[in-house]
Amino acid sequence: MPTVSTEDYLKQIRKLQEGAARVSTSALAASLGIADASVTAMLKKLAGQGLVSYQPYQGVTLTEKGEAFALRTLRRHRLWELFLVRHLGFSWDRIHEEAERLEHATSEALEAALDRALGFPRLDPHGDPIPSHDGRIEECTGAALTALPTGALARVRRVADGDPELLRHAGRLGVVPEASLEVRERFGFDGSLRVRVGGRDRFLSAEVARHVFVDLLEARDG
Amino acid sequence: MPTVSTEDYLKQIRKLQEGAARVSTSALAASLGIADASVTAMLKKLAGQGLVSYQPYQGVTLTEKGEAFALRTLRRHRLWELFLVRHLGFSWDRIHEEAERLEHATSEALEAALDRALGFPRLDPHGDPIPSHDGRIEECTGAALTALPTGALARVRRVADGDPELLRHAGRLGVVPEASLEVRERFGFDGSLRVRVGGRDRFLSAEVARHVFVDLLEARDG
DNA sequence: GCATCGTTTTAGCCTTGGCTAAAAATATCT
DNA sequence: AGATATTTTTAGCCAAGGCTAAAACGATGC
Repeated sequence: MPTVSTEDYLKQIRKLQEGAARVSTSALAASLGIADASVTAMLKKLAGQGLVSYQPYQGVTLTEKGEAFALRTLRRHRLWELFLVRHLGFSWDRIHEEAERLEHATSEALEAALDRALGFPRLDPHGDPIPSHDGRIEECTGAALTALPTGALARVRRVADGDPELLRHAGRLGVVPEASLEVRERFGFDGSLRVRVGGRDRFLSAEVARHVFVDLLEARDG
Repeated sequence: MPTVSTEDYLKQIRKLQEGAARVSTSALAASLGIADASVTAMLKKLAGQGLVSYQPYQGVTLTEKGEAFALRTLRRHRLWELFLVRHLGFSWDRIHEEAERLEHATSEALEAALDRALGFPRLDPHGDPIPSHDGRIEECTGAALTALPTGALARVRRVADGDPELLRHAGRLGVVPEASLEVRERFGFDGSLRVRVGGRDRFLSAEVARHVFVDLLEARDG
């Protein structure tokens, strides 16, 4: 069985691997908040267990086995996030750190029980896809809100997980998955937006908009 | 914050302390499945943190601080056990090992959310009392089923947590907390019983009966 | 009161997963 | 290409929690 550290490394490597083919030691170290040298040592161990393929000075990639473990952890994480919101009354900005601990304390049986209790969900509260039990995961579709033209109608699909402050803020504005919105005005100088959402006009900074992904419903030029 | 090991040690010391004033190194080691020498080393550490009072060769006792941590862990354990049964469809013989992991991954906020979702319960699925948030715990009352005279009517209060096989067996027979039963016949040679429970006559070995505690409703001699 | 026996501690070692500082490899700039 | 800058690895260290084998302690029997 993988240790907590192992699960964290694999999950993080997978995350960084999206986009880049190989993950550098320093990028991984920075994102885990661990010294570069410690990461080098750990990568050798993971390589020895066949979880990553590691070439000194060339970064790492997950092996199939490593990817399976990474997805298993991610699945447990996202099931817990949804469970905390639906069944335990947590707000979506506080679930990440809870899930971060619970994911490592979850047996196969518990994972299955969560899945069942939630009705075999496909998305977590941030709109991120929950990997299936057999390690399949949907692509994150959706356009960045920043890319929408004025007048566009769209449905929020995903608010990128990350800063709790940002999530709390977006939540208060009604910018949550499934919400419909319309781009009312774009401010070129700083990339911020005015949008119509939940019957109200709201201002979104570029910082916020960058984390919001939407499905375009109608692109009506204004 | 205490580590997983620390929580396990404190919980176990508290358990062994019921009855005996001081807990010996070897008793603790045996019940934790850890070598005596390792336990000695750990006790010194715990003493250094003010969690136990430890006199070489004289065993340990929990300090008030240590007791508080032990009860906190026990509270989380029992809240999880009940939650797993009530909200996740687990049967009571499989919850111990799950709770054993989850208790260490539970924040203050999660503990409170579980408590609320369960309606501030006082007993876990085995009938054991759940410590309150401020560290109070009810005495385990109830007479051993083995001590009941023939003809006695009683209500099951508690089935001692332990062997999953025993729990599964008791559960199948309907010997669960809140169940009413009547002692029909006692077999002196091996201490086993015939009882009426759930409209049926059941045979309970002494081994099972020893783990069942009841409130006496009526002692009618037969 | 001394020898013996069981319990407990000490001594020395291991693995995991961290750290810093220094050395080596790769990348970049002119 | 050569010097310099950046990245990565190596070397050596630490704390937590385990282990075994040997020594010390405390209790018991005679």
